[in-house]
Amino acid sequence: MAIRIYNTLTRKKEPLETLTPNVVTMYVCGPTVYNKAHIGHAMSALVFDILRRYMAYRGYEVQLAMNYTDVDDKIIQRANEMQVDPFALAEGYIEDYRKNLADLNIEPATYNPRASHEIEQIIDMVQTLIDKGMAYPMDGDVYYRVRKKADYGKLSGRNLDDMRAGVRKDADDRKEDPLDFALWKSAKPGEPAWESPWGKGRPGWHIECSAMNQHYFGTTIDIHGGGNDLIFPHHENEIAQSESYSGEPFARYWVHNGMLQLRGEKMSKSLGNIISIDEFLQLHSADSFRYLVLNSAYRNPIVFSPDVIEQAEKALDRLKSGLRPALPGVHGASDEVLQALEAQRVATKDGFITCMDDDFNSAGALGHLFELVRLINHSRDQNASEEQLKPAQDQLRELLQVFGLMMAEEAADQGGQSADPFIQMLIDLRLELRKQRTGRWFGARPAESTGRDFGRFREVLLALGIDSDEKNGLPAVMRHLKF
RNA sequence: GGCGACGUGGCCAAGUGGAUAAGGCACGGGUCUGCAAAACCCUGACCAUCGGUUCAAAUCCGAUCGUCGCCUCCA
Repeated sequence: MAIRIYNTLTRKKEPLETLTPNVVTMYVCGPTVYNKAHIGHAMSALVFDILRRYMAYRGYEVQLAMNYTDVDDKIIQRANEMQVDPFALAEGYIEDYRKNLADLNIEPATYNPRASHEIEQIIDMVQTLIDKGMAYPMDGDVYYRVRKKADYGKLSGRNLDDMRAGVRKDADDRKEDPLDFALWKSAKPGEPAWESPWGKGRPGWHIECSAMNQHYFGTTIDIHGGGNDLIFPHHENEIAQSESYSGEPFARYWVHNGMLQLRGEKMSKSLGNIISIDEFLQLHSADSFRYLVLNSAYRNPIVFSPDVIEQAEKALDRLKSGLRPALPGVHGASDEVLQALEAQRVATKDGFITCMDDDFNSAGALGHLFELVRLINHSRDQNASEEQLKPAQDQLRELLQVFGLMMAEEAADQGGQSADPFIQMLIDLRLELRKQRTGRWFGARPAESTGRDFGRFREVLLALGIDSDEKNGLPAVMRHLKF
């Protein structure tokens, strides 16, 4: 039995066959660091974290590269607006993102390349593409010659003639074809720039990923991932560049996650419907977001709303209930009960693997986990002892860990009655304030509407002398609270 | 306009040709005998609409309606 993965390139599920047995090389497009990351970024990062953890569970050594685009028009623009150095700006957001990923329990990538560290490789690739006639310099810029690649469009299912009609009117007429894209951009005075055979400049967006792949993994990688909004033009262009450069296939499997939506729309700056990861984590647990991702197919969109998060939190409580200890003073369950529990343990593990092997069907796999939870709880109810519960609970914990849910590591709730009275009071207060919250807390003006009740809660904390400095995250006491 | 995805019980969501359509949340009933919570047990859908293929369709094909994404920076 092998893992089957949906490959955007072939539009089919295919068995995972890696270049090197038991090793997966995977590259995932990371963020352009010109702003705080939002929960759409989190969804993508979570999807690939789940894939990665599962492949590791199935015995693969996963080598993951996730890049930071730290040289980019938007970064330069933002830095100019803020009167700061663009590299310092990027550095700050990289640090923020690292922390976001850690808070979300996402395992660090094996490599975190940055565009600005790959200039040598980039220049080499661009020059090679020029030498091969696949690219041409033009006034300090270098463009890729789209018409020269016979199969350009194979990933996104487009052909060049169909796209012509859609090209913007203000397209740069210096280009041979309006669809030719920049590999290298000449720099204006004051912009970050590197010396190159074509003058001072900086890399285009697409080339950096090709260069980083080449640098870390060589000509061909197993899996290339990213959001499905990157299919065109970004990934299409990566394929064009890399394959023209090496003459070899670039990535064997293209994996794309669906978009996170707010009110049924994709989150985007222009719509003003952004929730940052920080904002989310102020109100909710990392596990709740992970559950949201697990509970739907990674290729489909997720519509984010207070409802679904609330449901996720409840569902997590239920999963957690399976890890509770045996009832006090029990004498043990009947053989019948124990046999059923063991049968479910095995069925759940098998079902989990069957689902996940089928293109990472985490929602289906979750269903099997809940079935195990029910049997564990049932057995506990039937007087199963701690020892009798243990194999099933260990199994549950193992699979929760594969999913990356932090609850698996947290100590089992000791019968649900151990909370410090002071903490309990805070929990009650917090819940009360949340109930009073009215209307939608997300929306066009997140900065003003988000976490108003949380703000009031913080006032109380401050009055009690508890520091909840938002920059440094929540103080330890807050971690006990359910948000 | 071009390319693509999706539409399953009140909500979220698996299942993509065949035996009773997973699971979670919410609701209702019960174990419960002060109340409440937890846990346990029980309870609900013929799968957007129409037509077709087939011995057999939520699952394949076509049309219609609806939602969303990409085609410009985007996870």
